[in-house]
Amino acid sequence: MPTIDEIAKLAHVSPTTVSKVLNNRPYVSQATRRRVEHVIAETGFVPSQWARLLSQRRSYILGLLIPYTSDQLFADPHLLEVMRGIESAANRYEYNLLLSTGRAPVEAASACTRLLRSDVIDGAVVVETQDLRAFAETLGSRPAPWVVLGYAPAGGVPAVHADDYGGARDAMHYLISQGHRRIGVVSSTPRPFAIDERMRGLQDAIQTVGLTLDSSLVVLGDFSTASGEQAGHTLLTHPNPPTAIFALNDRMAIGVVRAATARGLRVPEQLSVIGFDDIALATLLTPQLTTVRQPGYILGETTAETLFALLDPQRTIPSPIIPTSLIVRGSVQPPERG
Amino acid sequence: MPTIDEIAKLAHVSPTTVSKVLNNRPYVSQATRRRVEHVIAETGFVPSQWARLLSQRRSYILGLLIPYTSDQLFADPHLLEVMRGIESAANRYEYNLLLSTGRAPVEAASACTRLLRSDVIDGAVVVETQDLRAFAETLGSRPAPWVVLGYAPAGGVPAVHADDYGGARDAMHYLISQGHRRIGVVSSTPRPFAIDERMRGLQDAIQTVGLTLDSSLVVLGDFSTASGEQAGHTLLTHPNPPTAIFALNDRMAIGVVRAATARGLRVPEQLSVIGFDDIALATLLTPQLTTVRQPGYILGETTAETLFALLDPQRTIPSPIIPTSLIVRGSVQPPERG
DNA sequence: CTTTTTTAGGAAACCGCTTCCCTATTCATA
DNA sequence: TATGAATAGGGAAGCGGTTTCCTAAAAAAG
Repeated sequence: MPTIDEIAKLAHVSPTTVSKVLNNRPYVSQATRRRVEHVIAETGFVPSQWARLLSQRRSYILGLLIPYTSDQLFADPHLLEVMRGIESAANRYEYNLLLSTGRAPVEAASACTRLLRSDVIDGAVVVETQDLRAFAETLGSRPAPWVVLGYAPAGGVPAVHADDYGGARDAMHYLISQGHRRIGVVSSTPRPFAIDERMRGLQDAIQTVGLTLDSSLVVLGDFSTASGEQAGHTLLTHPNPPTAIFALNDRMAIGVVRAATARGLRVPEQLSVIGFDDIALATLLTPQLTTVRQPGYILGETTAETLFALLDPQRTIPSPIIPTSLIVRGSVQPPERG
Repeated sequence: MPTIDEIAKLAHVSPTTVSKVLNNRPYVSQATRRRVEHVIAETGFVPSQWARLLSQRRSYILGLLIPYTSDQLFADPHLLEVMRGIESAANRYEYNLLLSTGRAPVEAASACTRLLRSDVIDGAVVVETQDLRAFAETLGSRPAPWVVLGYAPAGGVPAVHADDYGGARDAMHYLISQGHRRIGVVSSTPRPFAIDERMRGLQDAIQTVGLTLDSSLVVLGDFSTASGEQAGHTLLTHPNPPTAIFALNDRMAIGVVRAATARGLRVPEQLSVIGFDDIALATLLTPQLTTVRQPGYILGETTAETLFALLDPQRTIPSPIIPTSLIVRGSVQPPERG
């Protein structure tokens, strides 16, 4: 690969002039410009990014820091949908995406820190984790700008997230309005902030109708379908089982449906199930899953837009809370008399 | 962010010595090393990657060039599985992944070319496309090493792909062994090399039993579930409809099942369906989909390993053809008499 | 026709780090 | 104790661009 100096020599000009041509700057005559462009085309010269960035201080690379193992990441349709949104926005701004997942879960944070403090990326979208607060503190002075996808650990860091509280509240209201009174909940541990919010939302919904959440009907999973299935079995063997189950994400909801089916219960006739996220799979099941839609694509897009607003203060920061909506399909109906 | 010179000044040494400390090189006394390390920790100094790479000529970044729009990419579970494999291998070698999808489909190739000729990435995995041959030619001299995921357009470029021919042949053999004689095929257009191979495989299977493929039973889709559904309707309205349908990927197979269900046909009793890929969704349907397993994760891993072998000639290049296997589940059974 | 402004182009410093090469010690060996 | 080798450390030249500043010629203004 030739260097700018060689191009300069071939075109009988100085490197300065070649640089001007490369960057479309004025004070180069038509003739000279054409000559230089010709040599560039001839040799297939592509200027070194590293060298260019060393002086320009912009890499046009965005970090996407996901403190999960790649297995976890690719198993989560919602997160993939978010990535799609981010990728799409990045493309719009001619940015490339550098994917950084955790090698080992432990190392993840330190790898992210390194990247954010280095100058490889211009900024980053960081997916919320447990120890985001500790993470924020280790960042120290003057890291690249970053935006949290989820809930911010502390003031000062912008964050974008869905209206988890409202979504869960609406879902619960819906179940109650359908006549359900014994409602099981599949929550999760470890418990990201979003799950806290959903719990808060559904509890508030219950309390406004004067009921209270039976804590023996709250079971914990880990977001996976398998854990949802297990949770389903646990709830359905309860001495006084629920007539409806609210799983705090769709994958676990699917697990619950499977558990019910395995036990010979029909959904929604004998058990209503409602999820959260609205992943594509939700429409492919029979019955189709009633769920709370959390628009991953828009979430990702908005997060990226927020980051770009940070990079270029002329742009306006979008609103950080993405509305959710209840999607009524076929997995909920009023309970059978009993 | 401090520079190496400031660190040097603070530690009362030369930049050279700081560099030695940073890179764990010898010829630095314990005392000096400790002093420098202390200053580094104190200031939170992280060396500039750009500058470092400018002299070292390695970025530890791998390009993943996917000439699809991000929508297409994230809609394809098989490709995501491949990505998971690549990402996992990259992590093992402490490489980061730079994702480059096409902004507009047309631009894709040129963006890839730019990236491959620039020095941002050390190498790239390029997903096969239609015009890969043209692409290879525009690359010109001395691009970064690259590996094709799919079939190589020309000699010299290493490529990794599944045994599409054998997989399709086995699937067809299986249908025939179950007694099917009228077999519909959902192929695709545009037609990547892999699809050609699958067509070749299934045709050979038919010919070995002395039959021939009825070309009126070959319908084209575009890999999406929707196109599969449409193809299913087309085939099932055929005056002499098939008893089994071989869809050349799982998403289209799912579409076929849907079309059949919509027309009141039961799968597999009245129509057998077989797919290709074995995506996760295949087990979640009822009936579970019989299909040809193409191990995406291993495919991705192997592709990445091939690239690393190119980057470091000491490593051995893995075998480029990944075996497929027939996964018998519930969507195929012998045809009904009559 | 002179003076000022604009245009075209180049020399050299710089971005931040690595590396080659040189010097001064210190240590092991004869 | 003299000699050679190994160790510790630093100066300066890159890496491949961009940018600042400068000069000379051409164009515009007086």
